[in-house]
Amino acid sequence: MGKIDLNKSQKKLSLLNTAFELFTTKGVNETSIAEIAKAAGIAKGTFYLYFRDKYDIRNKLISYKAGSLLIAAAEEVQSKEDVESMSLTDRILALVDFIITSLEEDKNLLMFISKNLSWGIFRESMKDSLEEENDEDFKNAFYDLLSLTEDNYKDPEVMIYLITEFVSSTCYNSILYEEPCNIEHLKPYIFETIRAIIKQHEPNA
Amino acid sequence: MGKIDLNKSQKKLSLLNTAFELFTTKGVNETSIAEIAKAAGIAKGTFYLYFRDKYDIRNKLISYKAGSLLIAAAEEVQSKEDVESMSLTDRILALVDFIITSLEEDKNLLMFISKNLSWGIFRESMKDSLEEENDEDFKNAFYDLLSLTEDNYKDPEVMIYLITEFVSSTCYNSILYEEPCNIEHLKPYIFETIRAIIKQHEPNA
Amino acid sequence: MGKIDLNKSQKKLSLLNTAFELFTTKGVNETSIAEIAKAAGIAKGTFYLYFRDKYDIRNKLISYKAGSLLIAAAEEVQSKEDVESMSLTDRILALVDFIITSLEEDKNLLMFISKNLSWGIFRESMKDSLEEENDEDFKNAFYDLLSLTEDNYKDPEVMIYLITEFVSSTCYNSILYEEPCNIEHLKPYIFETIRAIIKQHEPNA
Amino acid sequence: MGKIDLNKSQKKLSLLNTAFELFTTKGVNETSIAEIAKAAGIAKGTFYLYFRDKYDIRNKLISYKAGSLLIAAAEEVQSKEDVESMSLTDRILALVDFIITSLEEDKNLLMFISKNLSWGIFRESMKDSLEEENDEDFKNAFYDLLSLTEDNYKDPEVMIYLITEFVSSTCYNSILYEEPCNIEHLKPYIFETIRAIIKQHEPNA
DNA sequence: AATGAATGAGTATTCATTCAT
DNA sequence: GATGAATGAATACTCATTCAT
Repeated sequence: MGKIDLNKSQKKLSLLNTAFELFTTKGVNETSIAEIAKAAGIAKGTFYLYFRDKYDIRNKLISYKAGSLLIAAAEEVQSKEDVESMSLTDRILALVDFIITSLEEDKNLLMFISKNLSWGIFRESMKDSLEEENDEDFKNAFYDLLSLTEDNYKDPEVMIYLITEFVSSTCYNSILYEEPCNIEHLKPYIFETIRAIIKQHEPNA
Repeated sequence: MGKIDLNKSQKKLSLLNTAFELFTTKGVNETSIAEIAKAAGIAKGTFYLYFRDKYDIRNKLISYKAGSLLIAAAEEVQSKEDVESMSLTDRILALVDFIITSLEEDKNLLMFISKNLSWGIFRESMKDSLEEENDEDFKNAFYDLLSLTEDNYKDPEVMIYLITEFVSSTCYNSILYEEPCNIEHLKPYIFETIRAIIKQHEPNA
Repeated sequence: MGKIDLNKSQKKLSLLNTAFELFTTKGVNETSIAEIAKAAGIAKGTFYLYFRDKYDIRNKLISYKAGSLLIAAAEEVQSKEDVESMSLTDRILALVDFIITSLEEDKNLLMFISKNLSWGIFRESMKDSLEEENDEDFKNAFYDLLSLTEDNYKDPEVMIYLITEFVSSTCYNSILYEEPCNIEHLKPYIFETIRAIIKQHEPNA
Repeated sequence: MGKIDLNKSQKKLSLLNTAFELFTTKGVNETSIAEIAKAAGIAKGTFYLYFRDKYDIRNKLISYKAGSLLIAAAEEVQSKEDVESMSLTDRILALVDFIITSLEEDKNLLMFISKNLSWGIFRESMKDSLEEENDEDFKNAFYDLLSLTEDNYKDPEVMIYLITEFVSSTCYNSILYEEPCNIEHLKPYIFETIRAIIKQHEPNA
């Protein structure tokens, strides 16, 4: 990667980081492209060299942030010494636990990806890949970790979908507003429900 | 209710219906107040006699539509002959079934309230009641039907929260885009998971 | 004055007082007729039964307030025991002193009539009299007190004009912002200058 | 100054001139930004690249016009052959005479800066300098001409304040409406009063 | 006389996008 | 690639005024 490419990447990253900062602080609707560009220290026109419009950068940001979180979670779980001996259920619960903890520690991130950590946004926003990463990369990292395909789970995609939607939608109010209860109180219910979901998909179910 | 009040109600209802039509057709961001007013056949300024701004009418609309759906579902279940003999689980499943079927038949409604059929929106948007209905009304209709309080369920509010979030978030992609599968395929998983959630809250669990 | 008339006067007075309050608090441009009416506790449409528009009430208010101040000042001076033995100069200085003191104590009033305590506003705003008072009333009260006409002063109207403009324009910044100095420091200069103006108009000058 | 800078100055000047024309013709309140932009031959949005709002351009205009007049007056007096031998009083009277004559010849200017040729507006509007000119420039030009500081006049700033306010407030009605008399008739009184003001501030007074 | 719902013209302001440099 | 001046469409919101009751 040459110097110019580096500069390009720097500008793009600067735009992404600045946009994330502004989107989480002021909201997407209330943030203008001029603001993003100014805060990123580049000219307004330059923005359009990297992104089509505000929604383009927003979508890239969501998949970038959500993907990063998933990959970090997967890596965390895979780095455990006893990962090989863990059951699929335990690996999923460890993954979810890591994600919930991460979102507790970064409420801006939670607010931003909140209910977007879902199937839909992956499908849409991943059409144009960010930094050569794409939908498949994420899916693969995820599936590989969980060895879903090997184990003949029934409707594994549906299972992942149900867990993803369940976790992301229930955590939002609990972490941000402690509604209807705080996340510590909610976690056992979430984990138990995940166990029940997985059980339905087990090969011998 | 005097003639003027009648006119007022008509205007307000006309605005709500027109706004719903436009919001679901074009999206909230892409709909201007001028458009709503024009389509409703009233002057632009008149809009502001009834709603503070676009987000005011949107929120009122969400709670109005979501509330109507819940109440309709509750009434439907309660009108069953054998409701008295149904277990709580069966009553909840009947309720969810009615809601899912309704959303299948009215995809605009689904798209609109989609992920907003949640705790947060009730709390916020119900502060100002619409047509004298308010938060408590909904909650009561709901709780009365389910007799939650009588049966010593553990954390009944958390249980409702988990079910609500789970159903609304998983139905969205399935009904609208058949992703990751169509709703008929998904329903058994949804019902089974709801059973598992309820089981965690049963008095003797 | 019958009951109905009394109500009329009350409404008008209420509007005037409310408008003064709002004009001095928020500024004339920033005050709407709806606000005035609401704060005065009457219906919007009723405003138009008493005043043509916002500028009508503003002008009536200026002349009403300025006139009241002048009359109060004249009465104060005339109530002095030794008024008969005071020279014209002394009477004018006493009058000015009373006015300056009043404006110091009511900065809202000063801000409102500020630079409007002038020839022009009397001419314009007095065309329609307020409560049957009119231009002539003020002028007469003023001239009678000062016995200007009797004493063969040269260009007495010009003299009053010069003093009026001089006092009102110089007091504004001094009282409100202590710029370029506070009013106590300025007063001797003002009085001395008034003496000089009067001297130019003395019969034997 | 590059080509773009030149264009910028031209646009700004064009806006200032157009705004002055409209403000004096129709009044500030009755002039919209759209009108100013259209009349200046630029797009509406471009206005906001140069001025914050209508009151920004109005204030810049007042100080610009008032400052220009003062500087022109100062230069005129200083260009007199015998300026060195003129007393301070004579120099001030020459200055005032030039200003009065200028305002007689440009009644729009008089109407616009009218009672604004005062301490307050200088303080406020000069905070942001126009074309690199600033408060100090004006004050210096003025004070240098009058050599006020050298001559140990008492409260020189107060003296300037009194004269400024006196002249600007008394000229307004006289020049525009010949009220209470025309300016030729008024001038001797104005000059004599200025003499009296100066005398109070003389070192040996 | 009094009301206040309804009007719709009017205006400020924003902002995505373009393009000459 | 990078810039940022210029654009002008788009839109929210206000408010004086009217008029049926």
